[in-house]
Amino acid sequence: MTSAGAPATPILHIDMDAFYASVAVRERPELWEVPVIVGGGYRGVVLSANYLAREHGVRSGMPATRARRLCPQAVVVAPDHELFGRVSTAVVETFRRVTPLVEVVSLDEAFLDVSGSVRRLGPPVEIAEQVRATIHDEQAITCSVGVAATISVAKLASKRAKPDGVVVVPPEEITTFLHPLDVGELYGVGEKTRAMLHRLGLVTVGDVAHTPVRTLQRAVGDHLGRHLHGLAWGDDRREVVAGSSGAFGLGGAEPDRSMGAQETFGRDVDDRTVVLRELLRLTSTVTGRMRVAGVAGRTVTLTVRFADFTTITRSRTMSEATDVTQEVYRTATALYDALGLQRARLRLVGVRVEGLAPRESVHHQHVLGEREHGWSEADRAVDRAARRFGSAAVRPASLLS
DNA sequence: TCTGGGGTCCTAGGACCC
DNA sequence: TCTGGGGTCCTAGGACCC
Repeated sequence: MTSAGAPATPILHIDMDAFYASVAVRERPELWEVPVIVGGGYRGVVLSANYLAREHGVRSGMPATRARRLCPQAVVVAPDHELFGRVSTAVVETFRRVTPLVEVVSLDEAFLDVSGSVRRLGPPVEIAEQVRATIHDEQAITCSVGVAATISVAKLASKRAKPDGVVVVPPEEITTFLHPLDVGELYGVGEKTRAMLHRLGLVTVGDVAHTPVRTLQRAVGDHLGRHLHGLAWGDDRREVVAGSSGAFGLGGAEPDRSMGAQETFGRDVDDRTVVLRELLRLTSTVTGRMRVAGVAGRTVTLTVRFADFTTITRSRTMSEATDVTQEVYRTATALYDALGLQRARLRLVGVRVEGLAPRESVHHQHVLGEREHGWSEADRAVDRAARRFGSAAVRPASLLS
Protein backbone atom coordinates (compact mmCIF):
# COMPACT_ATOMS: atom_id res chain seq x y z
CA MET A 1 0.00 0.00 0.00
CA THR A 2 1.25 3.45 -0.79
CA SER A 3 1.04 6.16 1.79
CA ALA A 4 -0.75 8.47 -0.62
CA GLY A 5 -3.50 6.14 -1.85
CA ALA A 6 -6.55 4.81 -0.04
CA PRO A 7 -5.90 1.51 1.71
CA ALA A 8 -6.99 -1.62 -0.15
CA THR A 9 -8.69 -2.92 2.98
CA PRO A 10 -10.11 0.12 4.75
CA ILE A 11 -13.00 -1.48 6.63
CA LEU A 12 -12.69 -2.93 10.11
CA HIS A 13 -15.37 -5.05 11.70
CA ILE A 14 -14.78 -5.15 15.43
CA ASP A 15 -16.66 -7.69 17.49
CA MET A 16 -16.27 -8.15 21.24
CA ASP A 17 -15.55 -11.74 22.22
CA ALA A 18 -18.48 -13.23 24.17
CA PHE A 19 -19.25 -9.68 25.25
CA TYR A 20 -21.77 -10.10 28.08
CA ALA A 21 -19.96 -13.11 29.47
CA SER A 22 -16.57 -11.38 29.28
CA VAL A 23 -17.87 -8.34 31.14
CA ALA A 24 -19.52 -10.56 33.74
CA VAL A 25 -16.27 -12.47 34.32
CA ARG A 26 -14.33 -9.22 34.53
CA GLU A 27 -16.60 -8.15 37.38
CA ARG A 28 -16.22 -11.48 39.16
CA PRO A 29 -12.66 -12.75 38.78
CA GLU A 30 -13.52 -15.98 40.61
CA LEU A 31 -15.37 -16.98 37.43
CA TRP A 32 -12.21 -16.73 35.36
CA GLU A 33 -11.82 -20.46 34.78
CA VAL A 34 -15.44 -21.49 35.06
CA PRO A 35 -18.06 -21.99 32.32
CA VAL A 36 -20.32 -18.93 32.48
CA ILE A 37 -23.75 -18.36 30.98
CA VAL A 38 -25.36 -14.92 30.96
CA GLY A 39 -29.15 -14.86 30.88
CA GLY A 40 -31.10 -18.04 30.80
CA GLY A 41 -33.65 -17.22 33.47
CA TYR A 42 -37.06 -18.77 33.72
CA ARG A 43 -38.35 -19.48 30.19
CA GLY A 44 -35.34 -17.58 28.92
CA VAL A 45 -32.53 -18.06 26.44
CA VAL A 46 -28.76 -17.75 26.67
CA LEU A 47 -27.68 -14.18 25.97
CA SER A 48 -23.98 -14.98 26.01
CA ALA A 49 -21.67 -17.78 27.07
CA ASN A 50 -17.94 -17.74 27.63
CA TYR A 51 -15.67 -20.05 25.68
CA LEU A 52 -15.50 -22.63 28.47
CA ALA A 53 -19.29 -22.99 28.29
CA ARG A 54 -19.18 -23.06 24.49
CA GLU A 55 -16.88 -26.06 24.65
CA HIS A 56 -19.92 -27.93 25.96
CA GLY A 57 -22.05 -26.83 23.03
CA VAL A 58 -23.73 -23.87 24.70
CA ARG A 59 -24.62 -21.11 22.23
CA SER A 60 -26.32 -17.75 22.55
CA GLY A 61 -30.00 -17.88 21.70
CA MET A 62 -30.27 -21.41 23.00
CA PRO A 63 -33.10 -22.21 25.45
CA ALA A 64 -31.77 -21.99 28.97
CA THR A 65 -33.03 -25.45 29.83
CA ARG A 66 -30.99 -27.00 27.06
CA ALA A 67 -27.89 -25.02 27.99
CA ARG A 68 -28.07 -26.24 31.57
CA ARG A 69 -28.44 -29.83 30.41
CA LEU A 70 -25.37 -29.43 28.19
CA CYS A 71 -23.29 -27.78 30.90
CA PRO A 72 -24.72 -28.33 34.39
CA GLN A 73 -21.58 -27.00 36.07
CA ALA A 74 -21.89 -23.59 34.40
CA VAL A 75 -22.45 -20.54 36.57
CA VAL A 76 -25.53 -18.64 35.37
CA VAL A 77 -25.31 -14.86 35.74
CA ALA A 78 -28.18 -12.41 35.39
CA PRO A 79 -27.51 -9.74 32.76
CA ASP A 80 -26.64 -6.24 33.92
CA HIS A 81 -27.70 -4.24 30.90
CA GLU A 82 -26.72 -0.95 32.43
CA LEU A 83 -23.17 -2.16 32.92
CA PHE A 84 -23.03 -3.63 29.42
CA GLY A 85 -24.24 -0.30 28.07
CA ARG A 86 -21.54 1.63 29.92
CA VAL A 87 -18.77 -0.67 28.68
CA SER A 88 -20.16 -0.46 25.16
CA THR A 89 -20.20 3.32 25.24
CA ALA A 90 -16.58 3.39 26.37
CA VAL A 91 -15.56 0.99 23.61
CA VAL A 92 -17.32 3.06 20.96
CA GLU A 93 -15.47 6.14 22.24
CA THR A 94 -12.23 4.29 21.61
CA PHE A 95 -13.39 3.60 18.06
CA ARG A 96 -14.24 7.23 17.48
CA ARG A 97 -10.74 8.27 18.42
CA VAL A 98 -9.65 6.26 15.37
CA THR A 99 -12.22 7.61 12.93
CA PRO A 100 -15.54 9.44 12.97
CA LEU A 101 -16.83 6.84 10.48
CA VAL A 102 -18.06 4.37 13.08
CA GLU A 103 -21.24 2.44 12.39
CA VAL A 104 -22.50 0.86 15.59
CA VAL A 105 -24.38 -2.36 14.83
CA SER A 106 -25.13 -3.36 18.40
CA LEU A 107 -23.67 -3.10 21.88
CA ASP A 108 -20.76 -5.36 20.97
CA GLU A 109 -20.16 -4.77 17.29
CA ALA A 110 -19.19 -1.96 14.93
CA PHE A 111 -17.78 -1.19 11.51
CA LEU A 112 -15.03 1.39 11.09
CA ASP A 113 -13.98 2.95 7.81
CA VAL A 114 -10.34 3.86 8.43
CA SER A 115 -9.58 5.27 4.96
CA GLY A 116 -8.93 8.66 6.44
CA SER A 117 -6.86 7.39 9.37
CA VAL A 118 -3.94 5.58 7.73
CA ARG A 119 -1.83 8.67 7.33
CA ARG A 120 -2.09 9.35 11.05
CA LEU A 121 -2.20 5.81 12.49
CA GLY A 122 -0.70 3.43 9.93
CA PRO A 123 -2.18 0.65 7.81
CA PRO A 124 -5.54 -0.90 8.75
CA VAL A 125 -4.04 -4.01 10.31
CA GLU A 126 -1.94 -1.87 12.63
CA ILE A 127 -4.97 0.21 13.53
CA ALA A 128 -6.77 -3.02 14.35
CA GLU A 129 -4.02 -4.07 16.73
CA GLN A 130 -3.93 -0.64 18.37
CA VAL A 131 -7.66 -0.74 19.01
CA ARG A 132 -7.46 -4.26 20.41
CA ALA A 133 -4.65 -3.29 22.76
CA THR A 134 -6.49 -0.18 23.94
CA ILE A 135 -9.70 -2.05 24.67
CA HIS A 136 -7.81 -4.77 26.46
CA ASP A 137 -5.97 -2.23 28.61
CA GLU A 138 -8.93 -0.01 29.37
CA GLN A 139 -11.78 -2.51 29.57
CA ALA A 140 -10.05 -5.81 30.36
CA ILE A 141 -11.97 -7.63 27.64
CA THR A 142 -10.90 -8.93 24.25
CA CYS A 143 -12.22 -8.38 20.78
CA SER A 144 -11.63 -9.70 17.30
CA VAL A 145 -11.22 -7.70 14.12
CA GLY A 146 -11.86 -8.47 10.48
CA VAL A 147 -10.14 -6.24 7.93
CA ALA A 148 -11.30 -6.11 4.31
CA ALA A 149 -12.42 -3.89 1.46
CA THR A 150 -16.13 -4.51 2.08
CA ILE A 151 -18.47 -4.65 5.01
CA SER A 152 -19.64 -8.20 4.41
CA VAL A 153 -16.13 -9.65 4.04
CA ALA A 154 -14.86 -7.73 7.06
CA LYS A 155 -17.67 -9.24 9.10
CA LEU A 156 -16.87 -12.77 7.99
CA ALA A 157 -13.18 -12.13 8.65
CA SER A 158 -13.80 -11.06 12.25
CA LYS A 159 -15.66 -14.28 12.83
CA ARG A 160 -12.66 -16.19 11.51
CA ALA A 161 -10.42 -14.13 13.81
CA LYS A 162 -12.24 -15.19 16.98
CA PRO A 163 -11.33 -15.27 19.72
CA ASP A 164 -8.89 -12.43 20.34
CA GLY A 165 -7.39 -12.12 16.87
CA VAL A 166 -7.19 -10.25 13.57
CA VAL A 167 -7.82 -11.55 10.07
CA VAL A 168 -7.07 -9.51 6.98
CA VAL A 169 -8.58 -10.47 3.64
CA PRO A 170 -6.79 -8.68 0.79
CA PRO A 171 -8.89 -7.92 -2.30
CA GLU A 172 -7.18 -10.53 -4.44
CA GLU A 173 -8.01 -13.24 -1.90
CA ILE A 174 -11.70 -12.50 -1.48
CA THR A 175 -13.12 -15.38 -3.53
CA THR A 176 -10.52 -17.80 -2.14
CA PHE A 177 -11.69 -16.76 1.31
CA LEU A 178 -15.41 -16.81 0.56
CA HIS A 179 -16.03 -19.81 -1.63
CA PRO A 180 -15.20 -22.64 0.81
CA LEU A 181 -17.54 -21.20 3.48
CA ASP A 182 -20.93 -22.76 4.17
CA VAL A 183 -23.79 -20.77 2.63
CA GLY A 184 -25.13 -20.26 6.14
CA GLU A 185 -22.24 -17.87 6.79
CA LEU A 186 -23.63 -15.31 4.34
CA TYR A 187 -25.45 -12.36 5.81
CA GLY A 188 -29.16 -12.92 5.31
CA VAL A 189 -28.97 -16.72 5.26
CA GLY A 190 -30.50 -18.18 8.38
CA GLU A 191 -31.63 -21.66 9.29
CA LYS A 192 -34.51 -21.84 6.81
CA THR A 193 -32.70 -20.46 3.79
CA ARG A 194 -29.64 -22.55 4.53
CA ALA A 195 -31.74 -25.72 4.60
CA MET A 196 -33.44 -24.69 1.36
CA LEU A 197 -30.12 -24.07 -0.38
CA HIS A 198 -28.65 -27.31 0.93
CA ARG A 199 -31.64 -29.22 -0.44
CA LEU A 200 -30.77 -27.78 -3.84
CA GLY A 201 -27.21 -29.00 -3.46
CA LEU A 202 -25.88 -25.52 -2.79
CA VAL A 203 -23.69 -26.12 0.24
CA THR A 204 -20.83 -23.66 -0.08
CA VAL A 205 -20.64 -20.00 -0.98
CA GLY A 206 -18.81 -21.12 -4.12
CA ASP A 207 -21.82 -23.21 -5.11
CA VAL A 208 -24.02 -20.13 -4.84
CA ALA A 209 -21.52 -18.06 -6.78
CA HIS A 210 -21.69 -20.53 -9.68
CA THR A 211 -25.48 -20.75 -9.77
CA PRO A 212 -27.44 -18.53 -12.16
CA VAL A 213 -29.14 -15.63 -10.45
CA ARG A 214 -32.51 -16.71 -11.88
CA THR A 215 -32.19 -20.13 -10.24
CA LEU A 216 -31.38 -18.55 -6.89
CA GLN A 217 -34.28 -16.16 -7.22
CA ARG A 218 -36.75 -18.95 -7.88
CA ALA A 219 -35.49 -20.69 -4.75
CA VAL A 220 -35.31 -17.86 -2.24
CA GLY A 221 -37.08 -14.90 -3.85
CA ASP A 222 -36.03 -12.10 -6.18
CA HIS A 223 -34.38 -9.88 -3.67
CA LEU A 224 -32.49 -12.41 -1.61
CA GLY A 225 -31.41 -14.37 -4.69
CA ARG A 226 -29.77 -11.34 -6.22
CA HIS A 227 -28.30 -10.31 -2.88
CA LEU A 228 -26.70 -13.71 -2.22
CA HIS A 229 -25.24 -14.04 -5.68
CA GLY A 230 -23.58 -10.66 -5.21
CA LEU A 231 -22.22 -11.48 -1.77
CA ALA A 232 -20.84 -14.78 -3.01
CA TRP A 233 -18.59 -12.82 -5.35
CA GLY A 234 -17.68 -10.28 -2.70
CA ASP A 235 -19.85 -7.69 -4.39
CA ASP A 236 -21.04 -5.41 -1.60
CA ARG A 237 -21.16 -1.69 -2.21
CA ARG A 238 -22.64 -0.69 1.09
CA GLU A 239 -20.59 1.96 2.83
CA VAL A 240 -19.95 2.49 6.51
CA VAL A 241 -22.44 5.09 7.74
CA ALA A 242 -21.61 6.96 10.92
CA GLY A 243 -24.24 6.33 13.61
CA SER A 244 -26.23 3.28 14.58
CA SER A 245 -27.65 0.94 11.99
CA GLY A 246 -30.69 -1.27 12.30
CA ALA A 247 -30.38 -5.00 12.75
CA PHE A 248 -30.47 -5.59 9.02
CA GLY A 249 -27.73 -3.08 8.53
CA LEU A 250 -29.27 -1.27 5.59
CA GLY A 251 -30.62 1.86 7.18
CA GLY A 252 -27.59 3.44 8.75
CA ALA A 253 -28.12 6.19 11.28
CA GLU A 254 -31.82 6.59 10.52
CA PRO A 255 -34.58 7.07 13.06
CA ASP A 256 -36.53 4.04 14.21
CA ARG A 257 -39.36 2.94 11.94
CA SER A 258 -41.19 1.20 14.75
CA MET A 259 -41.12 0.77 18.49
CA GLY A 260 -42.56 -2.10 20.41
CA ALA A 261 -42.54 -4.16 23.56
CA GLN A 262 -43.49 -7.73 24.25
CA GLU A 263 -43.44 -10.01 27.23
CA THR A 264 -43.48 -13.73 27.78
CA PHE A 265 -45.62 -14.56 30.77
CA GLY A 266 -44.10 -16.54 33.60
CA ARG A 267 -46.96 -18.97 33.12
CA ASP A 268 -49.37 -19.17 30.20
CA VAL A 269 -52.37 -16.90 30.70
CA ASP A 270 -55.99 -17.34 29.66
CA ASP A 271 -57.53 -14.50 31.66
CA ARG A 272 -58.61 -11.48 29.61
CA THR A 273 -58.11 -9.15 32.57
CA VAL A 274 -54.50 -10.24 32.98
CA VAL A 275 -53.86 -9.93 29.25
CA LEU A 276 -55.31 -6.43 29.08
CA ARG A 277 -53.36 -5.30 32.10
CA GLU A 278 -50.18 -6.50 30.41
CA LEU A 279 -51.14 -4.77 27.17
CA LEU A 280 -51.58 -1.52 29.05
CA ARG A 281 -48.21 -1.90 30.71
CA LEU A 282 -46.50 -2.66 27.40
CA THR A 283 -48.32 0.16 25.65
CA SER A 284 -47.30 2.75 28.22
CA THR A 285 -43.70 1.58 27.92
CA VAL A 286 -43.80 2.00 24.15
CA THR A 287 -45.61 5.33 24.01
CA GLY A 288 -43.34 6.65 26.75
CA ARG A 289 -40.32 5.84 24.61
CA MET A 290 -42.04 7.39 21.61
CA ARG A 291 -42.61 10.64 23.47
CA VAL A 292 -38.99 10.72 24.60
CA ALA A 293 -37.95 10.25 20.97
CA GLY A 294 -40.48 12.84 19.83
CA VAL A 295 -42.25 10.54 17.37
CA ALA A 296 -45.82 9.44 16.70
CA GLY A 297 -47.11 6.48 14.70
CA ARG A 298 -50.21 5.37 12.80
CA THR A 299 -50.17 1.58 12.80
CA VAL A 300 -50.64 -0.50 15.92
CA THR A 301 -49.70 -4.18 15.77
CA LEU A 302 -50.74 -6.71 18.38
CA THR A 303 -48.72 -9.90 18.70
CA VAL A 304 -50.12 -12.99 20.38
CA ARG A 305 -48.15 -16.17 20.94
CA PHE A 306 -50.11 -19.21 22.05
CA ALA A 307 -48.96 -21.90 24.42
CA ASP A 308 -47.93 -24.08 21.46
CA PHE A 309 -45.68 -21.24 20.24
CA THR A 310 -47.74 -20.43 17.17
CA THR A 311 -47.71 -16.68 16.78
CA ILE A 312 -50.12 -14.33 15.05
CA THR A 313 -50.21 -10.59 14.49
CA ARG A 314 -53.11 -8.23 13.93
CA SER A 315 -52.66 -4.63 12.95
CA ARG A 316 -54.76 -1.56 12.41
CA THR A 317 -53.77 1.71 10.80
CA MET A 318 -55.33 4.82 12.26
CA SER A 319 -56.15 7.94 10.29
CA GLU A 320 -53.90 10.02 12.53
CA ALA A 321 -50.52 9.33 14.04
CA THR A 322 -50.47 9.32 17.82
CA ASP A 323 -48.18 8.96 20.80
CA VAL A 324 -51.07 8.88 23.28
CA THR A 325 -51.08 5.85 25.56
CA GLN A 326 -54.86 5.59 25.71
CA GLU A 327 -55.28 5.70 21.94
CA VAL A 328 -52.72 2.98 21.30
CA TYR A 329 -54.11 0.91 24.16
CA ARG A 330 -57.67 1.25 22.87
CA THR A 331 -56.55 0.03 19.45
CA ALA A 332 -54.56 -2.87 20.89
CA THR A 333 -57.54 -3.88 23.01
CA ALA A 334 -59.87 -3.79 20.01
CA LEU A 335 -57.45 -5.98 18.06
CA TYR A 336 -57.26 -8.41 20.95
CA ASP A 337 -61.02 -8.62 21.40
CA ALA A 338 -61.51 -9.09 17.65
CA LEU A 339 -59.58 -12.34 17.96
CA GLY A 340 -62.51 -13.71 19.95
CA LEU A 341 -60.30 -15.95 22.07
CA GLN A 342 -62.10 -18.23 24.48
CA ARG A 343 -59.78 -19.32 27.23
CA ALA A 344 -56.92 -19.79 24.79
CA ARG A 345 -53.66 -20.08 26.70
CA LEU A 346 -51.27 -17.29 25.77
CA ARG A 347 -47.55 -17.43 26.21
CA LEU A 348 -46.74 -13.89 25.07
CA VAL A 349 -48.37 -10.64 24.08
CA GLY A 350 -46.76 -7.67 22.40
CA VAL A 351 -47.58 -4.19 21.14
CA ARG A 352 -45.74 -2.35 18.39
CA VAL A 353 -46.34 1.05 16.81
CA GLU A 354 -45.18 1.45 13.21
CA GLY A 355 -45.04 4.23 10.67
CA LEU A 356 -43.22 6.52 13.07
CA ALA A 357 -42.61 10.12 12.12
CA PRO A 358 -41.39 13.18 14.02
CA ARG A 359 -44.26 14.46 16.12
CA GLU A 360 -44.04 18.02 14.82
CA SER A 361 -44.43 16.79 11.23
CA VAL A 362 -47.69 15.03 12.08
CA HIS A 363 -50.81 16.80 10.93
CA HIS A 364 -53.44 17.12 13.64
CA GLN A 365 -57.12 17.43 12.92
CA HIS A 366 -58.53 19.89 15.39
CA VAL A 367 -61.66 17.99 16.26
CA LEU A 368 -59.77 14.81 17.04
CA GLY A 369 -56.97 16.75 18.66
CA GLU A 370 -59.37 18.37 21.10
CA ARG A 371 -61.03 15.15 22.03
CA GLU A 372 -57.68 13.55 22.79
CA HIS A 373 -56.15 16.60 24.35
CA GLY A 374 -56.90 15.49 27.87
CA TRP A 375 -55.17 12.13 27.42
CA SER A 376 -52.18 13.70 25.79
CA GLU A 377 -51.85 16.13 28.70
CA ALA A 378 -52.19 13.25 31.15
CA ASP A 379 -49.34 11.41 29.38
CA ARG A 380 -47.11 14.43 29.61
CA ALA A 381 -47.84 14.83 33.29
CA VAL A 382 -46.95 11.17 33.80
CA ASP A 383 -43.73 11.67 31.84
CA ARG A 384 -42.74 14.64 34.01
CA ALA A 385 -43.44 12.75 37.20
CA ALA A 386 -41.57 9.72 35.94
CA ARG A 387 -38.54 11.85 35.15
CA ARG A 388 -38.62 13.31 38.62
CA PHE A 389 -39.52 10.34 40.75
CA GLY A 390 -38.79 7.32 38.55
CA SER A 391 -41.14 5.43 36.29
CA ALA A 392 -42.31 3.18 39.12
CA ALA A 393 -43.85 6.20 40.84
CA VAL A 394 -46.52 6.84 38.24
CA ARG A 395 -48.59 4.18 36.61
CA PRO A 396 -52.18 3.52 35.61
CA ALA A 397 -54.45 2.46 38.45
CA SER A 398 -55.04 -0.94 36.88
CA LEU A 399 -51.32 -1.69 37.11
CA LEU A 400 -51.26 -1.23 40.88
CA SER A 401 -51.26 -4.62 42.46
C1' DT B 1 -40.35 -26.05 32.82
C1' DC B 2 -37.91 -25.81 25.12
C1' DT B 3 -37.67 -21.81 22.42
C1' DG B 4 -36.27 -13.52 25.01
C1' DG B 5 -36.81 -9.07 23.29
C1' DG B 6 -35.62 -5.38 20.23
C1' DG B 7 -35.77 -4.49 15.65
C1' DT B 8 -35.72 -4.52 9.88
C1' DC B 9 -37.10 -6.03 5.49
C1' DC B 10 -39.50 -9.02 2.00
C1' DT B 11 -43.49 -11.29 -0.05
C1' DA B 12 -48.02 -11.76 -1.44
C1' DG B 13 -52.85 -10.85 -1.90
C1' DG B 14 -56.59 -7.62 -2.02
C1' DA B 15 -58.45 -2.93 -2.29
C1' DC B 16 -58.45 1.06 -4.72
C1' DC B 17 -57.20 4.50 -8.13
C1' DC B 18 -55.94 6.17 -12.66
C1' DT C 1 -68.53 -5.49 -22.25
C1' DC C 2 -64.42 -11.26 -20.70
C1' DT C 3 -61.16 -7.95 -18.57
C1' DG C 4 -54.75 -4.28 -19.12
C1' DG C 5 -51.24 -2.41 -16.38
C1' DG C 6 -49.08 0.23 -12.93
C1' DG C 7 -48.80 2.38 -8.43
C1' DT C 8 -49.86 2.73 -3.53
C1' DC C 9 -51.76 1.37 0.77
C1' DC C 10 -53.04 -2.08 4.08
C1' DT C 11 -52.68 -6.54 6.28
C1' DA C 12 -50.53 -11.03 7.73
C1' DG C 13 -46.88 -13.89 7.87
C1' DG C 14 -42.14 -15.12 7.65
C1' DA C 15 -37.14 -14.79 7.77
C1' DC C 16 -33.35 -12.77 9.64
C1' DC C 17 -30.06 -10.18 12.73
C1' DC C 18 -28.06 -8.92 17.33
